[in-house]
Amino acid sequence: MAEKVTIADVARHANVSRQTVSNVLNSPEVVKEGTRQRVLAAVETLGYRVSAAARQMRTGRSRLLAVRIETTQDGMNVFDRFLHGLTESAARSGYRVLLYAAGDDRAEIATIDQLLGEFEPDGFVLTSTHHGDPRASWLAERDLPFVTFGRPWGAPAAGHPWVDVDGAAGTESATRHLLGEGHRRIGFIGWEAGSGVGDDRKAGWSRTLAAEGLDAGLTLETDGSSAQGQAAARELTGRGATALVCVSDSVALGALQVLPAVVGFDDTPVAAAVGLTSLGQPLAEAAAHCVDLLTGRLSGRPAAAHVLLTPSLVIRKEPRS
Amino acid sequence: MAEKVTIADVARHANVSRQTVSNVLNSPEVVKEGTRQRVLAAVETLGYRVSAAARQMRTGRSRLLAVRIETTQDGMNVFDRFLHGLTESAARSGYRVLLYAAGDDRAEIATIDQLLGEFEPDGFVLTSTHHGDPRASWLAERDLPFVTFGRPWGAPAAGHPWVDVDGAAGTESATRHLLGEGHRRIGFIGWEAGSGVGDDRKAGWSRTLAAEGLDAGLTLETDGSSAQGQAAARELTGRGATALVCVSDSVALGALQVLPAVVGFDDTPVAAAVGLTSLGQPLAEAAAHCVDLLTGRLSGRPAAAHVLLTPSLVIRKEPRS
DNA sequence: TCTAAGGGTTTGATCGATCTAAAAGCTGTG
DNA sequence: CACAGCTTTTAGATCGATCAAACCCTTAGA
Repeated sequence: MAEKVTIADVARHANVSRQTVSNVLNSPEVVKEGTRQRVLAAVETLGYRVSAAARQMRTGRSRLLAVRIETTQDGMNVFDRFLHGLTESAARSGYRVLLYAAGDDRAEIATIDQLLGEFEPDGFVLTSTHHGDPRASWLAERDLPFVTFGRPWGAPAAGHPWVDVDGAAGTESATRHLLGEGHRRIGFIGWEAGSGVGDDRKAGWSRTLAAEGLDAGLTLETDGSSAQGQAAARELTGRGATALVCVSDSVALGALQVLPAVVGFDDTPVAAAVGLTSLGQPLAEAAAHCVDLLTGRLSGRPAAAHVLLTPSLVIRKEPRS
Repeated sequence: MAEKVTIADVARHANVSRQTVSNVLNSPEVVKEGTRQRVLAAVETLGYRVSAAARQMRTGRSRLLAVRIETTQDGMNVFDRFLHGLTESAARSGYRVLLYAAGDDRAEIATIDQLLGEFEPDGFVLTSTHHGDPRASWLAERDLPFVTFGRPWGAPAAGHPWVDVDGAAGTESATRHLLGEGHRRIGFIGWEAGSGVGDDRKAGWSRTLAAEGLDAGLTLETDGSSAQGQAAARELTGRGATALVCVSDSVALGALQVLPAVVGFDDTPVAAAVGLTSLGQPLAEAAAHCVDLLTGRLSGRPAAAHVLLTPSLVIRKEPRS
């Protein structure tokens, strides 16, 4: 194990004081070019890296962003792609991602509280926002820096930064795609009403049909499983539907057993595997925006902004013979 | 934002010295019962939590485990479930999980090196081990604590702790299941030879057929995609196969378009969705063992142990009409 | 009675970086 | 040649915990 190199070692090696080394790294503009070079060279040859712990001690900043790792639900989740993007973007901005697990909102708040005392993350990223979400208000009350990936459903006036994907725009483009292929009786298989995300996705479908003067009554709610998706697809085709827009790939996969003109949501690996047309969320981009908003807030730039990204329709032919 | 509570605050409140508070938390046995209670009460009322940074400064231990977040490949990855288990198990042992991203082995080593200088993680968890893996040897040379999730393929004598799932045992049980259903011509769709994991899974199938005196020639290699899985299934059924064991759910999904008697590997959400029988890896358990081995090493307990877990066959009826 | 041996608790130093404040180096001007 | 007015560099103090060693007190043995 390499003996650790401290700022004092670098200072000695470059014949300057500790503080000058610190300045070279943190406020290069106050240091004379010559010394700067000399110090940088010393940093290089010694392989010096600032100790995050020591820095945190003094500055109170940990360069850590905390995120809860989602439990994979029944569905085919896309969270890992978001997390990957978050980790990469954070690294580019000099931050690292700290994970935590929590069963429900209360447990999550307790964990956040604990983390604040121990590791003091500089910011939090909340995912899966929902109606009456207590986490955002808890953080907001304490004036802690955070972003949500997901709109503040039911609290549109919430002043915190957020990033989300425009589900309605997605299903609108899916619906238009099916219209373009000549379909006129297009159904929608959703989740139970009440979830912000689900309602939003449904809205895009219905407003598009309404705009064309078509029937927006061919819709059913499910629990999100493929089985119920398949059942719903049977029912809806029975009622005349020739194409279906689905709230998720999971549901779409079930529907695909019934008819070919189906569009899913999330563009999961499954969609690619079975040749399902689906709406892809720009997750890496969303993650990058989360990091931007958060680090912006952290470096004192203006607050409260939000970003709404548009999913893109990935059109596939069903490969099934 | 709550003003932070330090150990000195607790000491003052309980009328003892800082060190006594520290002892109550770290070596309770040296403190008299009465004082212990008093200090704990003070800790409670003040809501004190040790500052990880300050502790790390002094002890050199960060209580952080670092893990690379995998890039979701073409396949339907299961990494997020492992990661979730890891986060939970780590928390139970008082550790947190720090994520990092890296494109290839060299980049990963560079990142680990950097992390060591900055955040000083106490241990590392390497995933996706493969032949000639330079990461394990790099860490081993420096005598840094780590575990791998995956055997040291090609270096069976490697002295580091590892956890893995017995792929061969899995495909063996899958093959026996198909034998039990009366199949005699059972094929195997794999990956290209050379990957430890793929070869292992194939071995379980072939040794089982060999033990029964049956033909183990019905096998093809693919790139792991559903499309190639489907093509391979066509070819193999053409050569007389009536059932197929597959190296992954992705491949199995393709095969499922050709014939019903298919077993996949990983028990991904897709398998559940389409009613595919599949081998489930005990990921939460694997993660827990990783944490155990690592924290064991960290607290000075004996080194080098390993754990081989058995996957379980999840039998499903194909729901397709 | 005096000393030794511990149990229980406290004091001072320390980890490595950054903050603050002030010293030292320049430059140009009167 | 001194000095104001900069620029550049430096010397302590500090963040919050733990280590090492000292200290106090009580009890036991000589």
